[in-house]
Amino acid sequence: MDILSKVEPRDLKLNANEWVYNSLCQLILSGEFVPGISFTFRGIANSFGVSTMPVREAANRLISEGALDMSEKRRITVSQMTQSKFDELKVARLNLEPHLAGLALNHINSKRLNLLINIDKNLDYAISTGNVVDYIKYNYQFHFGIYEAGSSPVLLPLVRTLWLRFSPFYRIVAGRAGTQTMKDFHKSAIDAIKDKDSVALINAIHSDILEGMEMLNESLNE
Amino acid sequence: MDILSKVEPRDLKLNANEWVYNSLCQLILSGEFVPGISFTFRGIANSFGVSTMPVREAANRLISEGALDMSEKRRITVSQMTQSKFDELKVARLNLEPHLAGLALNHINSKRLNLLINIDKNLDYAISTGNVVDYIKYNYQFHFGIYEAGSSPVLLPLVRTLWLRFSPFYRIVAGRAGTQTMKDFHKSAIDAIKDKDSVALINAIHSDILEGMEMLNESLNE
DNA sequence: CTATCATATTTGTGATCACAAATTAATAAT
DNA sequence: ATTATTAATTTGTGATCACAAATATGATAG
Repeated sequence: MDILSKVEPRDLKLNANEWVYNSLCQLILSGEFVPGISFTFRGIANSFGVSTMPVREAANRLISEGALDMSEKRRITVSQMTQSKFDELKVARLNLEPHLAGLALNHINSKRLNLLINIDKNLDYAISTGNVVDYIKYNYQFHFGIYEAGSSPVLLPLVRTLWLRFSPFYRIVAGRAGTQTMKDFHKSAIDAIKDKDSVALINAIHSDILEGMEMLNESLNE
Repeated sequence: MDILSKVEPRDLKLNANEWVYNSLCQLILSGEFVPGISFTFRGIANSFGVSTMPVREAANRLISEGALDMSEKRRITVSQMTQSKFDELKVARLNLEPHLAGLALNHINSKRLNLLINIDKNLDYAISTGNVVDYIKYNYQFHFGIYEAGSSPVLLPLVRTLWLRFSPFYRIVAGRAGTQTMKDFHKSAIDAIKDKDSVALINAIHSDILEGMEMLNESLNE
Protein backbone atom coordinates (compact mmCIF):
# COMPACT_ATOMS: atom_id res chain seq x y z
CA MET A 1 0.00 0.00 0.00
CA ASP A 2 1.36 3.36 -1.01
CA ILE A 3 1.14 5.31 2.18
CA LEU A 4 3.67 8.08 1.79
CA SER A 5 1.74 9.70 -1.04
CA LYS A 6 -1.33 10.10 1.17
CA VAL A 7 0.49 11.53 4.13
CA GLU A 8 1.99 14.85 5.10
CA PRO A 9 5.76 14.88 4.57
CA ARG A 10 7.77 14.65 7.71
CA ASP A 11 8.34 17.79 9.68
CA LEU A 12 11.86 17.31 10.98
CA LYS A 13 11.03 19.22 14.14
CA LEU A 14 8.76 16.33 15.02
CA ASN A 15 10.00 13.00 16.26
CA ALA A 16 9.62 10.10 13.89
CA ASN A 17 7.12 8.39 16.15
CA GLU A 18 4.93 11.51 16.26
CA TRP A 19 5.06 11.79 12.49
CA VAL A 20 3.99 8.17 12.11
CA TYR A 21 1.29 8.58 14.74
CA ASN A 22 -0.15 11.72 13.18
CA SER A 23 -0.03 10.13 9.76
CA LEU A 24 -1.81 6.98 10.88
CA CYS A 25 -4.45 9.12 12.59
CA GLN A 26 -4.94 11.09 9.42
CA LEU A 27 -5.30 7.91 7.40
CA ILE A 28 -7.84 6.52 9.86
CA LEU A 29 -9.87 9.71 10.19
CA SER A 30 -9.98 10.25 6.44
CA GLY A 31 -11.34 6.78 5.88
CA GLU A 32 -8.29 5.42 4.08
CA PHE A 33 -8.09 2.54 6.51
CA VAL A 34 -11.06 0.25 6.30
CA PRO A 35 -12.07 -2.39 8.86
CA GLY A 36 -10.38 -5.66 8.11
CA ILE A 37 -7.25 -4.16 6.58
CA SER A 38 -4.15 -5.42 8.35
CA PHE A 39 -0.52 -4.48 8.75
CA THR A 40 2.71 -5.46 10.41
CA PHE A 41 5.16 -3.25 12.22
CA ARG A 42 7.83 -3.95 9.66
CA GLY A 43 5.44 -3.30 6.80
CA ILE A 44 4.45 0.11 8.12
CA ALA A 45 8.07 0.88 8.91
CA ASN A 46 9.07 0.15 5.31
CA SER A 47 6.22 2.30 4.02
CA PHE A 48 7.36 5.25 6.08
CA GLY A 49 11.05 4.62 5.57
CA VAL A 50 11.81 4.42 9.28
CA SER A 51 12.79 1.63 11.61
CA THR A 52 10.23 -0.40 13.52
CA MET A 53 10.83 1.55 16.71
CA PRO A 54 8.76 4.66 15.99
CA VAL A 55 6.12 2.48 14.36
CA ARG A 56 5.80 0.38 17.47
CA GLU A 57 5.30 3.47 19.59
CA ALA A 58 2.74 4.97 17.22
CA ALA A 59 0.79 1.78 16.59
CA ASN A 60 0.78 0.71 20.22
CA ARG A 61 -0.60 4.09 21.13
CA LEU A 62 -3.41 3.70 18.63
CA ILE A 63 -4.05 0.20 19.90
CA SER A 64 -4.38 1.48 23.45
CA GLU A 65 -6.79 4.12 22.20
CA GLY A 66 -8.95 1.41 20.65
CA ALA A 67 -8.44 2.60 17.09
CA LEU A 68 -6.33 -0.39 16.08
CA ASP A 69 -6.27 -3.97 17.27
CA MET A 70 -3.44 -6.39 17.62
CA SER A 71 -5.01 -9.53 16.27
CA GLU A 72 -4.18 -12.88 17.75
CA LYS A 73 -2.52 -13.64 14.43
CA ARG A 74 0.21 -11.06 15.07
CA ARG A 75 -1.24 -8.50 12.76
CA ILE A 76 -2.33 -4.93 13.36
CA THR A 77 -5.89 -4.45 12.17
CA VAL A 78 -8.50 -1.75 12.14
CA SER A 79 -10.94 -2.67 14.88
CA GLN A 80 -14.17 -4.30 13.85
CA MET A 81 -17.39 -2.55 14.77
CA THR A 82 -20.05 -4.28 16.82
CA GLN A 83 -23.53 -3.16 17.76
CA SER A 84 -22.65 -2.78 21.42
CA LYS A 85 -19.48 -0.83 20.66
CA PHE A 86 -21.48 1.36 18.34
CA ASP A 87 -24.11 2.06 20.99
CA GLU A 88 -21.43 3.06 23.46
CA LEU A 89 -19.76 5.34 20.96
CA LYS A 90 -23.07 7.00 20.26
CA VAL A 91 -23.76 7.58 23.94
CA ALA A 92 -20.28 8.91 24.55
CA ARG A 93 -20.48 11.25 21.59
CA LEU A 94 -23.92 12.56 22.56
CA ASN A 95 -22.82 13.13 26.13
CA LEU A 96 -19.52 14.83 25.36
CA GLU A 97 -19.51 16.59 22.02
CA PRO A 98 -22.45 18.96 22.43
CA HIS A 99 -20.99 20.11 25.71
CA LEU A 100 -17.58 20.45 24.11
CA ALA A 101 -19.10 22.65 21.43
CA GLY A 102 -20.76 24.75 24.10
CA LEU A 103 -17.40 25.29 25.80
CA ALA A 104 -15.86 26.39 22.53
CA LEU A 105 -18.58 28.79 21.42
CA ASN A 106 -17.23 31.92 23.08
CA HIS A 107 -13.79 31.34 21.54
CA ILE A 108 -15.01 31.22 17.94
CA ASN A 109 -13.98 34.48 16.31
CA SER A 110 -15.11 35.73 12.94
CA LYS A 111 -12.08 34.29 11.20
CA ARG A 112 -12.87 30.83 12.45
CA LEU A 113 -16.54 31.29 11.66
CA ASN A 114 -15.66 32.05 8.06
CA LEU A 115 -13.47 28.98 8.03
CA LEU A 116 -16.37 26.88 9.22
CA ILE A 117 -18.68 28.37 6.60
CA ASN A 118 -16.11 27.53 3.96
CA ILE A 119 -15.70 23.99 5.20
CA ASP A 120 -19.46 23.56 5.13
CA LYS A 121 -19.52 24.76 1.55
CA ASN A 122 -17.00 22.09 0.62
CA LEU A 123 -19.11 19.63 2.54
CA ASP A 124 -22.19 20.51 0.52
CA TYR A 125 -20.25 20.03 -2.66
CA ALA A 126 -18.99 16.65 -1.50
CA ILE A 127 -22.56 15.63 -0.73
CA SER A 128 -23.89 16.81 -4.08
CA THR A 129 -21.20 14.91 -5.97
CA GLY A 130 -21.41 11.86 -3.75
CA ASN A 131 -17.74 12.14 -2.78
CA VAL A 132 -17.63 10.06 0.37
CA VAL A 133 -13.97 10.59 1.20
CA ASP A 134 -14.32 14.35 1.05
CA TYR A 135 -17.52 14.18 3.04
CA ILE A 136 -15.74 12.38 5.85
CA LYS A 137 -12.83 14.78 5.74
CA TYR A 138 -14.88 17.97 5.80
CA ASN A 139 -17.29 16.64 8.36
CA TYR A 140 -14.32 16.01 10.65
CA GLN A 141 -12.91 19.45 9.92
CA PHE A 142 -16.23 21.08 10.68
CA HIS A 143 -16.75 19.42 14.03
CA PHE A 144 -13.20 19.83 15.23
CA GLY A 145 -13.07 23.31 13.81
CA ILE A 146 -15.63 24.12 16.46
CA TYR A 147 -14.29 21.93 19.27
CA GLU A 148 -10.70 23.10 18.89
CA ALA A 149 -11.66 26.75 19.28
CA GLY A 150 -11.88 26.21 23.00
CA SER A 151 -8.92 24.69 24.77
CA SER A 152 -10.22 21.50 26.33
CA PRO A 153 -7.18 19.41 27.20
CA VAL A 154 -9.30 16.59 28.60
CA LEU A 155 -12.46 16.42 26.52
CA LEU A 156 -10.91 17.12 23.16
CA PRO A 157 -8.46 14.19 23.14
CA LEU A 158 -11.22 12.01 24.56
CA VAL A 159 -13.56 12.86 21.72
CA ARG A 160 -10.78 12.43 19.21
CA THR A 161 -10.38 8.80 20.28
CA LEU A 162 -14.09 8.29 19.65
CA TRP A 163 -13.72 9.55 16.10
CA LEU A 164 -10.71 7.32 15.58
CA ARG A 165 -12.94 4.40 16.46
CA PHE A 166 -15.91 4.98 14.19
CA SER A 167 -14.34 6.80 11.25
CA PRO A 168 -13.10 3.66 9.43
CA PHE A 169 -16.57 2.22 9.76
CA TYR A 170 -18.06 5.43 8.47
CA ARG A 171 -16.17 4.97 5.25
CA ILE A 172 -17.68 1.58 4.60
CA VAL A 173 -21.31 2.39 5.24
CA ALA A 174 -21.09 5.80 3.63
CA GLY A 175 -19.71 4.15 0.53
CA ARG A 176 -22.62 1.77 0.58
CA ALA A 177 -25.42 4.17 1.42
CA GLY A 178 -24.09 7.13 -0.51
CA THR A 179 -24.12 10.67 0.73
CA GLN A 180 -27.25 11.78 -1.08
CA THR A 181 -29.63 11.17 1.78
CA MET A 182 -27.51 12.90 4.37
CA LYS A 183 -29.13 15.85 6.02
CA ASP A 184 -26.87 17.94 8.12
CA PHE A 185 -27.43 20.30 10.95
CA HIS A 186 -24.36 22.33 10.20
CA LYS A 187 -26.42 25.25 8.94
CA SER A 188 -28.22 25.60 12.24
CA ALA A 189 -24.89 25.19 14.03
CA ILE A 190 -23.47 28.07 12.03
CA ASP A 191 -26.51 30.20 12.80
CA ALA A 192 -26.16 29.41 16.48
CA ILE A 193 -22.52 30.45 16.39
CA LYS A 194 -23.46 33.73 14.69
CA ASP A 195 -26.05 34.37 17.38
CA LYS A 196 -23.71 33.19 20.11
CA ASP A 197 -26.62 31.00 21.20
CA SER A 198 -25.12 28.26 23.30
CA VAL A 199 -28.28 26.22 23.69
CA ALA A 200 -28.99 26.28 19.95
CA LEU A 201 -25.43 25.19 19.15
CA ILE A 202 -25.60 22.34 21.63
CA ASN A 203 -28.90 21.22 20.12
CA ALA A 204 -27.56 21.42 16.60
CA ILE A 205 -24.51 19.32 17.40
CA HIS A 206 -26.67 16.88 19.29
CA SER A 207 -29.04 16.48 16.36
CA ASP A 208 -26.19 16.19 13.89
CA ILE A 209 -24.57 13.39 15.85
CA LEU A 210 -27.90 11.69 16.38
CA GLU A 211 -28.74 11.67 12.71
CA GLY A 212 -25.28 10.71 11.56
CA MET A 213 -25.07 7.83 13.97
CA GLU A 214 -28.61 6.78 13.15
CA MET A 215 -27.65 6.43 9.50
CA LEU A 216 -24.62 4.40 10.46
CA ASN A 217 -26.76 2.22 12.65
CA GLU A 218 -29.18 1.43 9.87
CA SER A 219 -26.35 0.33 7.64
CA LEU A 220 -24.93 -1.70 10.49
CA ASN A 221 -28.11 -3.77 10.68
CA GLU A 222 -28.42 -4.56 6.99
CA MET B 1 11.92 4.70 45.18
CA ASP B 2 11.14 1.13 46.01
CA ILE B 3 8.55 0.21 43.46
CA LEU B 4 8.70 -3.54 43.25
CA SER B 5 7.46 -4.00 46.80
CA LYS B 6 4.28 -2.08 46.02
CA VAL B 7 3.48 -3.90 42.81
CA GLU B 8 2.08 -7.27 41.83
CA PRO B 9 4.83 -9.72 40.88
CA ARG B 10 5.14 -10.34 37.20
CA ASP B 11 2.82 -12.85 35.63
CA LEU B 12 5.04 -14.48 33.05
CA LYS B 13 2.08 -14.98 30.74
CA LEU B 14 2.01 -11.22 30.39
CA ASN B 15 4.46 -9.26 28.31
CA ALA B 16 6.91 -7.13 30.20
CA ASN B 17 5.40 -3.93 28.86
CA GLU B 18 1.93 -4.95 30.05
CA TRP B 19 3.27 -5.78 33.46
CA VAL B 20 4.95 -2.39 33.71
CA TYR B 21 1.85 -0.64 32.39
CA ASN B 22 -0.51 -2.38 34.81
CA SER B 23 1.87 -1.72 37.66
CA LEU B 24 2.21 1.97 36.88
CA CYS B 25 -1.58 2.21 36.61
CA GLN B 26 -1.94 0.56 39.97
CA LEU B 27 0.56 2.95 41.50
CA ILE B 28 -1.23 5.94 40.03
CA LEU B 29 -4.74 4.79 40.96
CA SER B 30 -3.72 3.91 44.49
CA GLY B 31 -2.29 7.36 45.05
CA GLU B 32 1.34 6.27 45.33
CA PHE B 33 2.33 8.71 42.63
CA VAL B 34 1.82 12.31 43.64
CA PRO B 35 1.79 15.30 41.29
CA GLY B 36 5.27 16.66 40.86
CA ILE B 37 7.06 13.35 41.29
CA SER B 38 9.29 12.63 38.32
CA PHE B 39 11.02 9.67 36.71
CA THR B 40 13.22 8.66 33.85
CA PHE B 41 12.81 5.67 31.57
CA ARG B 42 16.06 4.19 32.80
CA GLY B 43 15.09 4.78 36.40
CA ILE B 44 11.80 2.96 36.06
CA ALA B 45 13.49 0.22 34.06
CA ASN B 46 15.98 -0.35 36.86
CA SER B 47 13.21 -0.40 39.45
CA PHE B 48 11.36 -3.09 37.53
CA GLY B 49 14.45 -4.99 36.51
CA VAL B 50 13.69 -4.79 32.80
CA SER B 51 15.21 -2.94 29.90
CA THR B 52 14.02 0.49 28.86
CA MET B 53 11.99 -0.93 25.96
CA PRO B 54 8.91 -2.12 27.85
CA VAL B 55 9.07 0.98 30.04
CA ARG B 56 8.99 3.24 27.02
CA GLU B 57 5.92 1.47 25.72
CA ALA B 58 4.14 1.57 29.06
CA ALA B 59 5.04 5.15 29.94
CA ASN B 60 4.33 6.50 26.48
CA ARG B 61 0.92 4.90 26.63
CA LEU B 62 0.20 6.60 29.94
CA ILE B 63 1.47 9.87 28.52
CA SER B 64 -0.91 9.59 25.58
CA GLU B 65 -3.73 8.88 28.02
CA GLY B 66 -2.92 12.10 29.86
CA ALA B 67 -1.96 10.37 33.09
CA LEU B 68 1.72 11.20 32.79
CA ASP B 69 3.55 14.08 31.17
CA MET B 70 6.86 14.22 29.44
CA SER B 71 8.27 17.43 30.84
CA GLU B 72 10.36 19.68 28.69
CA LYS B 73 13.24 18.76 30.96
CA ARG B 74 13.24 15.17 29.73
CA ARG B 75 11.53 13.79 32.75
CA ILE B 76 8.33 11.81 33.14
CA THR B 77 6.06 13.50 35.64
CA VAL B 78 2.59 13.04 37.04
CA SER B 79 0.44 15.66 35.34
CA GLN B 80 -0.38 18.77 37.28
CA MET B 81 -4.01 19.56 37.91
CA THR B 82 -5.55 22.83 36.82
CA GLN B 83 -8.99 24.26 37.45
CA SER B 84 -10.02 23.92 33.81
CA LYS B 85 -8.77 20.35 33.55
CA PHE B 86 -10.61 19.58 36.74
CA ASP B 87 -13.85 21.04 35.44
CA GLU B 88 -13.58 18.96 32.30
CA LEU B 89 -12.89 15.81 34.26
CA LYS B 90 -15.93 16.50 36.39
CA VAL B 91 -18.16 16.98 33.36
CA ALA B 92 -16.85 13.88 31.67
CA ARG B 93 -17.31 11.78 34.79
CA LEU B 94 -20.84 13.04 35.39
CA ASN B 95 -21.81 12.41 31.79
CA LEU B 96 -20.30 8.95 31.47
CA GLU B 97 -20.10 7.12 34.78
CA PRO B 98 -23.77 7.16 35.85
CA HIS B 99 -24.71 5.84 32.45
CA LEU B 100 -21.98 3.23 32.66
CA ALA B 101 -23.36 2.11 36.00
CA GLY B 102 -26.82 1.88 34.48
CA LEU B 103 -25.51 -0.37 31.73
CA ALA B 104 -23.87 -2.63 34.28
CA LEU B 105 -26.81 -2.96 36.65
CA ASN B 106 -28.45 -5.99 35.08
CA HIS B 107 -25.16 -7.88 35.10
CA ILE B 108 -24.54 -7.54 38.82
CA ASN B 109 -25.24 -10.92 40.38
CA SER B 110 -25.51 -11.66 44.08
CA LYS B 111 -21.87 -12.66 44.31
CA ARG B 112 -20.75 -9.32 42.96
CA LEU B 113 -23.26 -7.53 45.16
CA ASN B 114 -21.75 -9.16 48.22
CA LEU B 115 -18.33 -8.16 47.00
CA LEU B 116 -19.48 -4.56 46.71
CA ILE B 117 -20.97 -4.65 50.18
CA ASN B 118 -17.71 -5.96 51.52
CA ILE B 119 -15.69 -3.30 49.72
CA ASP B 120 -17.97 -0.65 51.16
CA LYS B 121 -17.39 -2.05 54.63
CA ASN B 122 -13.65 -1.68 54.14
CA LEU B 123 -14.30 1.80 52.85
CA ASP B 124 -16.20 2.75 55.99
CA TYR B 125 -13.33 1.48 58.10
CA ALA B 126 -10.85 3.46 56.08
CA ILE B 127 -12.95 6.56 56.61
CA SER B 128 -13.32 6.01 60.33
CA THR B 129 -9.58 5.55 60.77
CA GLY B 130 -8.67 8.34 58.38
CA ASN B 131 -6.69 5.98 56.15
CA VAL B 132 -6.53 7.95 52.93
CA VAL B 133 -4.66 5.40 50.86
CA ASP B 134 -7.18 2.69 51.67
CA TYR B 135 -10.02 5.09 51.03
CA ILE B 136 -8.77 5.77 47.52
CA LYS B 137 -8.21 2.09 46.85
CA TYR B 138 -11.61 0.90 48.03
CA ASN B 139 -13.43 3.79 46.41
CA TYR B 140 -11.88 2.76 43.10
CA GLN B 141 -12.75 -0.87 43.71
CA PHE B 142 -16.33 0.02 44.51
CA HIS B 143 -16.95 2.10 41.42
CA PHE B 144 -15.22 -0.24 39.02
CA GLY B 145 -16.73 -3.22 40.76
CA ILE B 146 -20.01 -1.88 39.42
CA TYR B 147 -18.81 -0.64 36.05
CA GLU B 148 -16.91 -3.82 35.18
CA ALA B 149 -19.98 -5.98 35.70
CA GLY B 150 -21.22 -4.91 32.30
CA SER B 151 -18.92 -5.31 29.36
CA SER B 152 -18.43 -1.83 27.97
CA PRO B 153 -15.38 -1.97 25.72
CA VAL B 154 -15.63 1.71 24.85
CA LEU B 155 -16.89 3.51 27.93
CA LEU B 156 -14.98 1.53 30.52
CA PRO B 157 -11.47 2.27 29.18
CA LEU B 158 -12.55 5.86 28.64
CA VAL B 159 -13.62 6.26 32.25
CA ARG B 160 -10.47 4.53 33.44
CA THR B 161 -8.36 7.22 31.78
CA LEU B 162 -10.34 9.83 33.70
CA TRP B 163 -9.53 8.12 36.98
CA LEU B 164 -5.88 7.92 36.00
CA ARG B 165 -5.93 11.67 35.64
CA PHE B 166 -7.46 12.74 38.91
CA SER B 167 -6.37 9.96 41.27
CA PRO B 168 -2.90 11.36 42.02
CA PHE B 169 -4.51 14.68 42.85
CA TYR B 170 -7.03 12.92 45.03
CA ARG B 171 -4.23 11.67 47.20
CA ILE B 172 -2.91 15.11 47.88
CA VAL B 173 -6.14 16.85 48.78
CA ALA B 174 -7.49 13.87 50.65
CA GLY B 175 -4.34 13.84 52.70
CA ARG B 176 -4.86 17.48 53.46
CA ALA B 177 -8.59 17.49 54.11
CA GLY B 178 -8.80 14.11 55.78
CA THR B 179 -11.49 11.56 55.17
CA GLN B 180 -13.63 12.39 58.16
CA THR B 181 -15.96 14.73 56.37
CA MET B 182 -16.58 12.47 53.42
CA LYS B 183 -20.14 11.43 52.96
CA ASP B 184 -20.69 8.68 50.47
CA PHE B 185 -23.63 7.61 48.41
CA HIS B 186 -22.49 4.03 48.23
CA LYS B 187 -25.23 2.89 50.56
CA SER B 188 -27.95 4.18 48.26
CA ALA B 189 -26.10 2.69 45.31
CA ILE B 190 -26.16 -0.70 47.01
CA ASP B 191 -29.85 -0.35 47.77
CA ALA B 192 -30.52 0.55 44.16
CA ILE B 193 -28.63 -2.52 43.00
CA LYS B 194 -30.64 -4.70 45.38
CA ASP B 195 -33.86 -3.21 43.99
CA LYS B 196 -32.56 -3.37 40.43
CA ASP B 197 -33.61 0.27 40.26
CA SER B 198 -31.70 1.76 37.36
CA VAL B 199 -32.72 5.36 37.95
CA ALA B 200 -31.84 5.21 41.61
CA LEU B 201 -28.41 3.74 40.85
CA ILE B 202 -27.71 6.40 38.26
CA ASN B 203 -28.70 9.09 40.72
CA ALA B 204 -26.58 7.60 43.47
CA ILE B 205 -23.48 7.46 41.28
CA HIS B 206 -24.16 10.95 40.03
CA SER B 207 -24.43 12.31 43.56
CA ASP B 208 -21.37 10.42 44.68
CA ILE B 209 -19.26 11.86 41.89
CA LEU B 210 -20.68 15.31 42.44
CA GLU B 211 -19.85 15.33 46.10
CA GLY B 212 -16.43 13.75 45.71
CA MET B 213 -15.43 16.20 43.03
CA GLU B 214 -16.90 19.08 44.99
CA MET B 215 -14.66 18.24 47.91
CA LEU B 216 -11.65 18.08 45.60
CA ASN B 217 -12.61 21.37 44.08
CA GLU B 218 -12.73 23.11 47.45
CA SER B 219 -9.25 21.89 48.25
CA LEU B 220 -8.09 22.98 44.82
CA ASN B 221 -9.07 26.55 45.56
CA GLU B 222 -7.41 26.83 48.94
C1' DC C 1 -6.82 -33.36 -5.77
C1' DT C 2 -6.63 -33.38 -0.54
C1' DA C 3 -4.59 -33.85 3.80
C1' DT C 4 -0.42 -34.12 6.75
C1' DC C 5 3.78 -33.00 8.31
C1' DA C 6 8.38 -30.91 8.15
C1' DT C 7 10.83 -26.82 6.80
C1' DA C 8 11.51 -21.97 6.00
C1' DT C 9 10.06 -17.44 6.67
C1' DT C 10 8.03 -13.68 9.13
C1' DT C 11 6.29 -11.86 13.24
C1' DG C 12 6.26 -9.13 17.87
C1' DT C 13 9.13 -8.59 21.92
C1' DG C 14 12.89 -7.18 24.54
C1' DA C 15 17.79 -6.02 24.96
C1' DT C 16 21.58 -3.36 23.46
C1' DC C 17 24.05 0.22 21.08
C1' DA C 18 24.94 4.90 19.01
C1' DC C 19 24.08 9.59 19.21
C1' DA C 20 22.69 14.30 19.73
C1' DA C 21 20.67 17.22 22.97
C1' DA C 22 20.00 18.52 27.51
C1' DT C 23 21.17 18.54 32.26
C1' DT C 24 24.35 18.50 35.97
C1' DA C 25 28.93 18.94 37.99
C1' DA C 26 33.09 21.03 38.22
C1' DT C 27 36.16 24.57 37.46
C1' DA C 28 37.73 29.23 36.82
C1' DA C 29 37.18 34.18 37.24
C1' DT C 30 35.70 38.20 39.35
C1' DA D 1 30.55 34.10 47.85
C1' DT D 2 28.64 34.50 43.24
C1' DT D 3 28.65 34.07 38.49
C1' DA D 4 30.37 32.42 34.01
C1' DT D 5 32.30 28.84 31.43
C1' DT D 6 33.62 24.26 30.46
C1' DA D 7 33.63 19.32 31.05
C1' DA D 8 31.17 15.13 32.32
C1' DT D 9 27.12 12.70 32.76
C1' DT D 10 22.45 11.46 31.80
C1' DT D 11 18.58 11.75 28.96
C1' DG D 12 15.09 10.30 25.13
C1' DT D 13 15.20 8.64 20.42
C1' DG D 14 15.90 5.56 16.81
C1' DA D 15 18.36 1.65 14.72
C1' DT D 16 19.84 -2.98 15.04
C1' DC D 17 20.15 -7.64 16.77
C1' DA D 18 18.62 -12.07 19.01
C1' DC D 19 15.00 -15.07 19.82
C1' DA D 20 10.91 -17.77 20.50
C1' DA D 21 6.49 -18.27 18.67
C1' DA D 22 3.43 -18.09 15.01
C1' DT D 23 2.60 -18.20 10.04
C1' DA D 24 3.36 -19.50 5.49
C1' DT D 25 5.44 -22.66 2.26
C1' DG D 26 6.37 -26.87 0.15
C1' DA D 27 7.10 -31.69 -0.04
C1' DT D 28 5.15 -36.12 0.58
C1' DA D 29 1.68 -39.65 0.93
C1' DG D 30 -2.90 -41.30 0.30
